[in-house]
Amino acid sequence: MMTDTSLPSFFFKDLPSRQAITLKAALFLFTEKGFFKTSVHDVAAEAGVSIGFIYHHFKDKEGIARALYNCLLERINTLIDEVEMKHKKVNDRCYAVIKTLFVLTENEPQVMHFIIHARHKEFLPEEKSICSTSAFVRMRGFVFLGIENGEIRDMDPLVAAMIVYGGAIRMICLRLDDVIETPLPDMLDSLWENTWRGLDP
Amino acid sequence: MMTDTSLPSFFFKDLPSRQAITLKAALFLFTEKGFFKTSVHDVAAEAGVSIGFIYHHFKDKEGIARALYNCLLERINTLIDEVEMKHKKVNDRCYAVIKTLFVLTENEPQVMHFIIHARHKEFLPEEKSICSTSAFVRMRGFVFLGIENGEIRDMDPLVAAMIVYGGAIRMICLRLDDVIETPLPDMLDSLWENTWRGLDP
DNA sequence: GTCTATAGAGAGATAGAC
DNA sequence: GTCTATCTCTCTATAGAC
Repeated sequence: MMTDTSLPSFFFKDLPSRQAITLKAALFLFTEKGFFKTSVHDVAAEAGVSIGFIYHHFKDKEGIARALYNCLLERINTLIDEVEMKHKKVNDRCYAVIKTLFVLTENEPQVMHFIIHARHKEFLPEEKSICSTSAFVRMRGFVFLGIENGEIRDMDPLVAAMIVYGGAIRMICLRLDDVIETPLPDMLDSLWENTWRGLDP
Repeated sequence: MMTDTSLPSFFFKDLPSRQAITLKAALFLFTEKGFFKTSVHDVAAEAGVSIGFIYHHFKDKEGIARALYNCLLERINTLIDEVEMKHKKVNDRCYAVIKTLFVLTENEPQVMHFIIHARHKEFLPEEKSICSTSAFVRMRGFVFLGIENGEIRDMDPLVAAMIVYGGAIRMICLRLDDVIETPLPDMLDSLWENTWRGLDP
């Protein structure tokens, strides 16, 4: 059974098509069954390529996950770039980041699952923790800036960052686990209004 | 090398000692190396028991994780019981729950890691998601009650629950990943003061 | 109940043809 | 670059003695 090639094509558009298809299949299987319960044979079968193809291009099983991880993180970074360019006020930036993540959760749950929910340290021990990743560091940076320039009440910057994004990330996790049944964008304004009330100077 | 038997003894006190030691060793290895990179032989060696002992008492490898999971969740439930009995105001209850989790994170990081951070669905597919678990449902229940009786501003109850616990859970994750270097209890009051500001009617 | 020895299967990785 | 066939090893689980 071949993976639907129309799925997250945006995320792999820089890669040769068969490698992109391979990563799509890996994303599907890794989020569905988990990294350790997915064999390289499974990925090959799902993608419709050979074992040899995979080992030639990705070196080993971890290489597939690594390529996938970097690819998706880079795209997330691009999305944050856009938010940063488009919005200057800290309130607007944080809101836009969360909105972007919420929309992504609805449209590409597998991407979000792999990025936010998977325990990378187990199968990518040498990669940086997802929280130390450029995208997440920059997200926290928006909050730090807000405290410096007085847009956010004076408080421990790290605490502020947790308040800003904690609720949203929690909602994403619960949505991916089907605990929340409402599409996240529908809850965005309520979430943000009440979150910001705690930060408004 | 035997695991330090003094570690999370509180959590296993109902079990015969060698089974408790086995679970301790499993907790150590599962959080350190991950479930899939830990073999049953590893657990046996770490605990100083035989393979046969483990298969006799836990049935299979998943059985170890399942016993561990249920054991720890039950204890967490007991802690929530205590909070519920001791505090009646919603504000106090939520604060106390978070404090309990923060203290637990510092004192028993492995317990917290296994409970909150591990992707159980991958190795315990039939168990309920951690978020659907009794303890977490009850935690959300405290918030729902607060909205009903007016202690929390009128808003979507789920959103309120995410705001209440989202920041705290996020901090726990980052603390376990060594992104946060400050002991969590030191940040508790700052976190709670600013979180509650968003919920206070 | 507890242990050791071992069976049996599956998966990661490679060799070598094309 | 791509594929198939296969090698090798590790790990789960069990059989059977004590």
